[in-house]
Amino acid sequence: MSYDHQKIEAKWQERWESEKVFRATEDPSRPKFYNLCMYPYPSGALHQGHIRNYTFGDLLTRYKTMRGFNVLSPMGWDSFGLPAENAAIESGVNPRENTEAQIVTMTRQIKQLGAMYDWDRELASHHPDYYRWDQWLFLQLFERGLAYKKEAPVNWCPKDQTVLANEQVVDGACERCGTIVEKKNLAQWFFRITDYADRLLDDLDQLDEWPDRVRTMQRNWIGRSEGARFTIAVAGGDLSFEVFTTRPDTIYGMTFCVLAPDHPLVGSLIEGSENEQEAREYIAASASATEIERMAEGDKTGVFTGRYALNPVNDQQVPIYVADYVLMGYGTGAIMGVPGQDQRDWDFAARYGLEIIRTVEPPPRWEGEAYTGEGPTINSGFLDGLEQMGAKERIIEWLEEKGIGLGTVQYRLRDWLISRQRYWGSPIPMIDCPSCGLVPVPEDQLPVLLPDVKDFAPKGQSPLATADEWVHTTCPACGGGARRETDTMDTFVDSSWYFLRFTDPHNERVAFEQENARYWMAVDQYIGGVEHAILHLLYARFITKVLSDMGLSPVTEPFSRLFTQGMITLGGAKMSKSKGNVVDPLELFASHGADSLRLYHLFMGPPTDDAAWDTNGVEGTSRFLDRLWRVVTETDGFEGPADPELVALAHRTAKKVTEDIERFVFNTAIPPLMTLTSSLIEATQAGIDRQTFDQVVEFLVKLLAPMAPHISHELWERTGHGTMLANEPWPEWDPELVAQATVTMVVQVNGKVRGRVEVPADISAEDAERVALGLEKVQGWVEGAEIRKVVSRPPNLINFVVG
RNA sequence: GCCCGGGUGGCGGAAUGCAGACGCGAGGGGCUUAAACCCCCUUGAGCCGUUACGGCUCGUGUGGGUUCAAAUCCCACCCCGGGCACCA
Repeated sequence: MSYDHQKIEAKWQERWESEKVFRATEDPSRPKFYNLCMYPYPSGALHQGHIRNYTFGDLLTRYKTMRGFNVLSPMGWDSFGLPAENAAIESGVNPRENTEAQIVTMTRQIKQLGAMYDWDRELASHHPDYYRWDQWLFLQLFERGLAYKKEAPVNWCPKDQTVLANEQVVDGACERCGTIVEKKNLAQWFFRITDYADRLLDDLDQLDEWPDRVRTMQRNWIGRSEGARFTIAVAGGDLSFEVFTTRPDTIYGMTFCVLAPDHPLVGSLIEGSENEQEAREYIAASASATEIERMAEGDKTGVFTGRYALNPVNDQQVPIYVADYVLMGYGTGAIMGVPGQDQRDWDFAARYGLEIIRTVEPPPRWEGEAYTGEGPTINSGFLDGLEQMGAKERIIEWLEEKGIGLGTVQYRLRDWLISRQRYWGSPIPMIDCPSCGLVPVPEDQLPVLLPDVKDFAPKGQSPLATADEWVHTTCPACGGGARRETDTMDTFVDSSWYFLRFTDPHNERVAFEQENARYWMAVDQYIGGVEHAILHLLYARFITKVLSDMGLSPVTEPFSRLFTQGMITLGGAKMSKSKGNVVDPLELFASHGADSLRLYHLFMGPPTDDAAWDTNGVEGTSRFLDRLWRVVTETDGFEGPADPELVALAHRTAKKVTEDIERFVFNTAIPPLMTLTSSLIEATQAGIDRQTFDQVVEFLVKLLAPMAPHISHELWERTGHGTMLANEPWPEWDPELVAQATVTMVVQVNGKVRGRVEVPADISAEDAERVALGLEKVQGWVEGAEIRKVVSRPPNLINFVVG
């Protein structure tokens, strides 16, 4: 008989909630643990990715609670965003009502998983008492010069008359109507994250409990490179342009220059040139291609402008090209082409028959194309013989002396565009006054409430612009008529500080009280999908640093330890609604129960890796829990002897499970629990005494409590305990019982296993050798041959090398 | 094209000096009037032996290398997945 999971799970969910077992209160006498899963977008239903995330998080909440930590594990909603707005456009449903209904549904489902949160701290970013502080945050950045407005292009669908997110642009066309997307310039708000580029980069070194993979991605995203900027004159006239290079030491190898197609100088360069027509066609073609298309195309194409540039070091004339492998958005939008030392330049030079000069001596027998490694500088006048670093320093000095350039640092990171021409977001608290200009809304007038609008259909401007009464306001500075900003904020702004709000979620006076933030921050464990490895995590780090500079955040880094989980696949593809390969968690709650599902998620593979879904696996973990249920509830008549070996196994299991949880590797924590259960079943069939049984069951139930909490709590109660298992201490193991008196030593001859023998755990090398050579089978392999070497690793292994 | 991961039985995976733990699936058997549930046995490939559930060889994408010893470390290549803003 399998246990009645429906009834038991409902019973314990009700008790945990009504007894507020996981409510967190500030208590300086206990060590704190702030455990946070990335707050979800309320999409309407839990999917397996959520289940995986909250199973890991809840395991940790429960484990750390049993280890005596004061655990804060809050839950909230990233409830502004595009899907609710799209639903409003398509079916007219009100975004607020729709979102709130979805939150109700998902809350119920999270509770069905048995995942415990301090629901008293629940927050949702679409609530005015939350986004009021988004607006406050915006004003702080504005005051510090970290928020500014400038023109920037957006994706514009001319047919739908609306701005599109990158996600809504598919192959250069509007995903809804297929119209080719255009670029359109709009004045938009930015956060000056580039001011923090160096600190965001340097502080990655402190984050030694983050995955290296994520740190590498952030490092590459910020993309600091040291090099030089200098001016290159165009031959025959007074035009010039600036280039940036990381390899100024290779300047003598410059055999051409390239400008980006949208470089402002291009028009005047090609005007009247013999190649003008061809160049214009090329530029027009590259403007219509999306960046992705340009990337996908392997070949580097370009067109000669008909003009020449002068190399500042030797006045050599080199041709100037326009090519779309150079981007206006990075550096100066112009480069010096050095094919000898750069593979992309090599490819370009090879295609257009341009000269190639090596300025770095490659190693002997070098057969590659561009050589990007170290070596002595050659063919380079006064730089000859210098190594890369020395040559760089020397040429930068020279450029600076001549006043045509300077050593500089270039970042790949761009400022954060936070304006969205959308309804369902936090309104930007600014007012545009015809006489005073851009005026911030005074803090005491926050929140700027999101107005109700009737029609969400796009009409060429932000839906907020249609709320006439809301838009027309008075200027806080001069009292004259003025207009409100109608853009809303990127939802990444909401999520860049919510972890701070969780420390003091209901405060109406300030965003969060210092004392609370000091107690709880930083987040000790942050858990979420790797898709947030760059943007969300970088923005949260940036805002935390800004708040720290303001003296408000007690930490400069928000997340001490980061865990990124793998995604769930089925049939070789990511499980997703659009692919139609989802397995609904609700059905599994009903058929097998939350505990079986949780256990399967923990068991199915390493938490960091993608995992292939197999519903049969839930069957397996469910069978395991059934076996445990039966042995605990159905065993009677304890006439047998004590079983110290079984008790020792329980202690060893406790050690292994604890170590695996600490390492965040859950899939290997479960087999020992299965083995211990099987051993207990065998032992009860043979007959054991009550004390052995009780001891082993206590270990099992407690070790399983964070993984399969419902059945564990029920068994704890049924074995005569009146306490709440969640608050019981984590089991301690006895080191003496864990230590094994004897171990199996492997005996190898020439690296092949030829025998095994039980030996004392503290055996000496000499004794190990004697025992091993005493084995009949081993003798067969070594006799008649000379033992040339003995590699002894007592007590686990010994290897005889014979020949 | 560039960057980051990863290739182990029929499948998910375990193993950092014993390859295949644990689970799934498959095959066989038991229980049952029957089925489900449950329980037991077998399950990388090939071979030898069967008095011995004993032994031998091969085997972790491919080819090399280092080592007493390589799934694990190094080099080259192939394939799969993910990311991308051709970042000078």
